[in-house]
Amino acid sequence: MGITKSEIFTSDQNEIATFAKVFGHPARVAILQHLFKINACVCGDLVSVIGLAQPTISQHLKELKNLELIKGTIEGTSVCYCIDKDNWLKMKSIMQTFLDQDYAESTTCC
Amino acid sequence: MGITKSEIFTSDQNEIATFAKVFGHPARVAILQHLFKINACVCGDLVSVIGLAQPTISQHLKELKNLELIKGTIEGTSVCYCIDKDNWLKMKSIMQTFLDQDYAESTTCC
DNA sequence: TCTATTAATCGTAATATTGCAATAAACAAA
DNA sequence: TTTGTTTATTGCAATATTACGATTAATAGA
Repeated sequence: MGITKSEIFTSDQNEIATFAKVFGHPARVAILQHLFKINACVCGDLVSVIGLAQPTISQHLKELKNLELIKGTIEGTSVCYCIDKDNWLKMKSIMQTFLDQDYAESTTCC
Repeated sequence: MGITKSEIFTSDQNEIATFAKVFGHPARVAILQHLFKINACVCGDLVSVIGLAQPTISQHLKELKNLELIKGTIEGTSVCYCIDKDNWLKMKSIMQTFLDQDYAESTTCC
């Protein structure tokens, strides 16, 4: 049905999935990598750097903004985007706990 | 169009997105958490633990198997699933490099 | 062999995602 | 005001994902 039954999962599981999902597209990975690399705020040049049409980039930026991983500041006619470092750290902590599950127990089976 | 233009991204970016995508559904997060928790191999009880129908669980398991994050061993009429720890570590290393980008540079802008 | 059990596959419906052309909105500068 | 620049939004087509009933395949045990 294309619809995820999120109500049967814990908020922890849904939160991990929500963050993971936004990283589940190479354009959003590329946007984040570029923002980290440039560091100084970046505006419309993301369109030329990434290589997708302007509305498509705008849509990906919106998804990253919805999770508050980036923030945009209006500067005249353009918008300056950068990583929201506080929220990045919060997200990182959640994802790292998930990735580090293998530390919790160490018995091997098959 | 629903089709990702993966050819315009680096293999690194595509790999990160591929792993992230498989974590982008709470059922697969829950399956992995359960496999880590039980540690001893788990078979069909995933269906009752997770709360989705058997074909749905089977489909999610298939996606996790495709990325070799889990492996299944046939035991009589049932299948014993567990984490593929070697590949989990490889995946973790890739994802952690992505998450730790914030360590690379530290200037703040907006 | 027949039956029960377990898991995979098929088929299908509902919904979500991706991408872009066209357009709108917001603003700076002439 | 008009023009140009930049970004967001709308609308739509193509494809992907999620979920499950029905079925199949494989095997264990009677």
